[in-house]
Amino acid sequence: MSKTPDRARDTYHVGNLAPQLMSAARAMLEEVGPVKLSLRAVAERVGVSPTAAYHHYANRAELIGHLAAQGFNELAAALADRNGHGQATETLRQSTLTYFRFARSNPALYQLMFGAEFSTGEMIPALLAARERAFFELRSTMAEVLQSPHDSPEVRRAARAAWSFTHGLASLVIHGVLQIPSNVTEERFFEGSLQGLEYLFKAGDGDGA
Amino acid sequence: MSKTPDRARDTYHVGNLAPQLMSAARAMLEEVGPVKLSLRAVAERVGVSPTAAYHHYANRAELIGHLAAQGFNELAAALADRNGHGQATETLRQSTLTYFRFARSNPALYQLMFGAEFSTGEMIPALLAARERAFFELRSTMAEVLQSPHDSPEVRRAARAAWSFTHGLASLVIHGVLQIPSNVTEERFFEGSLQGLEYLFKAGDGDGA
DNA sequence: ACCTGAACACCGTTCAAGT
DNA sequence: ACCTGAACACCGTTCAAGT
Repeated sequence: MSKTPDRARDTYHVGNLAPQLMSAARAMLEEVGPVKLSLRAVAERVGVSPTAAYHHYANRAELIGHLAAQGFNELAAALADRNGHGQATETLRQSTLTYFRFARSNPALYQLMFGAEFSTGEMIPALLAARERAFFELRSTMAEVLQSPHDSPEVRRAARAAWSFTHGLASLVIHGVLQIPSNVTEERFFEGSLQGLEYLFKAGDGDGA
Repeated sequence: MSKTPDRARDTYHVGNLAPQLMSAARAMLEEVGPVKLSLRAVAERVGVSPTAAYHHYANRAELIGHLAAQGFNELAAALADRNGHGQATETLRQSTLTYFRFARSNPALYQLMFGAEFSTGEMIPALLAARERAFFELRSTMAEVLQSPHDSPEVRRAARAAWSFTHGLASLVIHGVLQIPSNVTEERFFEGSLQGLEYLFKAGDGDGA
């Protein structure tokens, strides 16, 4: 009876504050966007003073850094659980589509993951590691598609290319530069964009280059 | 003698404050980045009170909105002055490389142009118009490459695809996700990435799809 | 060990003035 | 018409406390 308070009331400290701050931040992120997400507001949401957050995260950058790391870990997990058997084209299409869908499902998180909030070189190790994990999955997929070693130049370039294309498309859609017409599904839009690449390559074949 | 002061001294107002604020903002943008660029600091740089800026721009969003518009106009101009004669592959390569170089030459401006600072739908008309101009040039290039009408679905998809790929690559490099090795030129890096796409398409051809 | 309150520097923005 | 000064609300961050 004395250990667990029978009803919620103002407690001096909450206990596992760090994860609570994270989930509050995660929720607010999609509400207010990556730029306006403030440490003070996150603390207030949890019902704690702003300074309390500083006992768990060094500063705002570290807090949102962990948020972004969470995003990359989820992305890596999504890319990892592909079913490896299938034709090369199918594997490629499925993986990039998974990526595209992840970005569209978490637009603010995705913007944070690749946003300008993190000045180059000012990223926490957890974020860098998570990003590497996501990139590793992408390269594994490309190795599978090309049937080449994970470290070969071909696979490296293919991963770079696939990532650029998919990230670019996702960014432009999230940012509102490109709009998916209401009568077109996410999947068809994505495939139309892939076809655009084909057109360009065919045009290149035809001119004698 | 009375019209033009013989030496610079504290004048009550400066005259053409708007363009001065813009160029100060442009300079500071690449110094502090798109997130930390503040209206107050810009005003101070010009030597004017923060409130003075509000007589020329409605708020910070409008100020940086014009900055981003400037960026899109410069990008459009860079894409426009291509020499139209040449093989399709060459035209495509040159245009996308021009795009890539523009982004790399103005990293903070580029991040601002596509950044999360502008919540969807909160963009000034000048910015939307400038962005359309840039996109128009890209589509013109694709129409030339594909030898198809500017409004055809093929050209639309190709422009979307080319833009996604180039924007994605530029973003990842600027953000530091991808690093160009010091012994590799910008151009070779770009071409290596293009080759990555080819590998993937060839793999697709080979599997009987 | 974990949290609070007061304080500082900075920011965007507004409003009543000044020239 | 164009600019300033004081003020407000918000922010990140620090420091001296409290339990």
